[in-house]
Amino acid sequence: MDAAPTVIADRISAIVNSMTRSEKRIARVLLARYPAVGLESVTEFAKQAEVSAPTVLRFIAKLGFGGYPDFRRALREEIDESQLNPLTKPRIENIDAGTEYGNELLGVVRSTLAELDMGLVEKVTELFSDERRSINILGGDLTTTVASHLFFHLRKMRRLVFSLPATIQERADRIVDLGKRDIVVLFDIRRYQADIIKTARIASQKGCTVVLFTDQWMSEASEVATHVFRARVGTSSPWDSLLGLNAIVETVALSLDRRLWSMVRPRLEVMERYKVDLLDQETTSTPPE
Amino acid sequence: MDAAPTVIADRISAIVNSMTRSEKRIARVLLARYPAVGLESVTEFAKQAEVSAPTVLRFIAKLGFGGYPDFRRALREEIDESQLNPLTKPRIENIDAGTEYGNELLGVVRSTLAELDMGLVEKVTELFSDERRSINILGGDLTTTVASHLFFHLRKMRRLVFSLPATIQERADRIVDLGKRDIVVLFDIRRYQADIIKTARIASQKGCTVVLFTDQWMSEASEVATHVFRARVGTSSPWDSLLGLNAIVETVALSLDRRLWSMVRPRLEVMERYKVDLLDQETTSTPPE
DNA sequence: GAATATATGAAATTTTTATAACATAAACGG
DNA sequence: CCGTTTATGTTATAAAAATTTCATATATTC
Repeated sequence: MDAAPTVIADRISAIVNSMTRSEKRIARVLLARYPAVGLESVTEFAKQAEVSAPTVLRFIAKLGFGGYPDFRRALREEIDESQLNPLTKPRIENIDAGTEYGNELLGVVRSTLAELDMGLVEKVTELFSDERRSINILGGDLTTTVASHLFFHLRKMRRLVFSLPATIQERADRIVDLGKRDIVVLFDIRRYQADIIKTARIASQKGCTVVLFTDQWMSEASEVATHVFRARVGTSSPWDSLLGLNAIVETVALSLDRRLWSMVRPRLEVMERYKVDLLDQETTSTPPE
Repeated sequence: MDAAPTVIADRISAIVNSMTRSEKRIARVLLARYPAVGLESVTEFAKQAEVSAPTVLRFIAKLGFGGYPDFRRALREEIDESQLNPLTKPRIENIDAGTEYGNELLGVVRSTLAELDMGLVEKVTELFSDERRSINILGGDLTTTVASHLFFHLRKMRRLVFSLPATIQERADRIVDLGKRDIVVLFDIRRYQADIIKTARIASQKGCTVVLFTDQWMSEASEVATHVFRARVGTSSPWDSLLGLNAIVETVALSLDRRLWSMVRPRLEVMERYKVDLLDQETTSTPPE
């Protein structure tokens, strides 16, 4: 009967939307510190979720447990099992009628990653690791969000990361200073943008290393690009999906993070400190009465 | 200070040779089913080790704990740390880790979509279809790119779509004008941002409809949100993945596109015409020789 | 092989925890 | 807005768990 080795957390996740206010609180606290909070006493659990103990009890009763001890026993069993096969649990996915498009999106990610050349990822990682080179990122109309995502990650890991302006005028002002040392990263998928292709040409002419993220049909910019990543973007809908591009970006970011970890970690810590300082200043800036 | 994250199991292993017969039994049972047995009651623990409860108590007292509850608390803390602290996440430095990570990303998308409540998508589509309501979008530090992605799509399909400013001051200026008619869309995943949670609270108080995109652990903003989408974000890497969130955004966008199709198509055509006009103007603006 | 020290367990006691019963508040449908 | 249903919290009670006490067993030393 209970063939599916359902993790309690998943069961909760699945029904969280049909929960009452307090129940959601309980679910949130439990999922956030799963499964540890569940192993505390009801009273403690309830306190953390800012509800009363009986509410927690009713919550776990709804999940089908015979009582709080029963619930804890189940959690302990999960811990036991997870020891034997860590994280390798097969996830049996529940198929919903409306997830046809979901399967398409999944397909976009799957084929993009399957076709992804890890050697290229390595090479670009190598390239991005060189902190003497500047990295200049530019996305198109639709892809600007993915470009920002890459920008965000690179920015956290190293210096000299910039985003090229979207307006032609400002961009021209910036391109003029680019040279052999500099890297230009472009995003261009169908409904290819002339200005991006031209930017690629100019950058290439000036000796920049050009990295292009495009779709399977490849923007014209690929003619001059040094490195080209291709993602699947097509779905049955009129809108292209950015999931594939995003997947590549995250893979590259992770690869870079692995390589630069020893430098990135201290950098992040310092950033964190500055952030706290900046926030502090904000609160103390009020003049005394 | 507590630089070494002393695992209790290791401490026990280290001194197992200087133990009495019963103590060794206890140690053996505990290590075999670590840490689950320790989370049962003393009586149960004792029974499994085939010793008496007081013997177990003396055992854990020798380990330096103030009592059995104290011991269990320590075990729970270990569970918390091992699962949630991003810095403790196992870092697999494998060469072929790229593919492995790809599978993880795929998993993020799959489980996000599997857990996606299509009824909720419907409801939010309905909500977004009402052109009398304004839509105000705000993302967090990391999620701002996904927020932009949603912004892009909604912008194409309807009027009254805005993005809320990132700076507190400007945002306050904007929030003051929001009311019952308005929709506030927020993105907040772990390392939850206080300013976003507060924005949610204020918006809710002002009678806005609040749509939240968060992770499986759910930002506190979920307490006041009208609709909550939850995505998977966790991977084995120290960085969270946005693919799940993106998948939800694209699904919502498509759903909206289907519903508003008859209005969206002409709108897009007009936009296209204006775009061409604007570009024309740009090229002809050069004064003749 | 006693005398002593140490380890262990059974039973009693104290404390904590889980739950039931009731009261109040919030949400809902007309 | 009303009455009704549902959700939540408070208080009281039962159950259980943890701990202490003390008796008994086992090992250790001379």
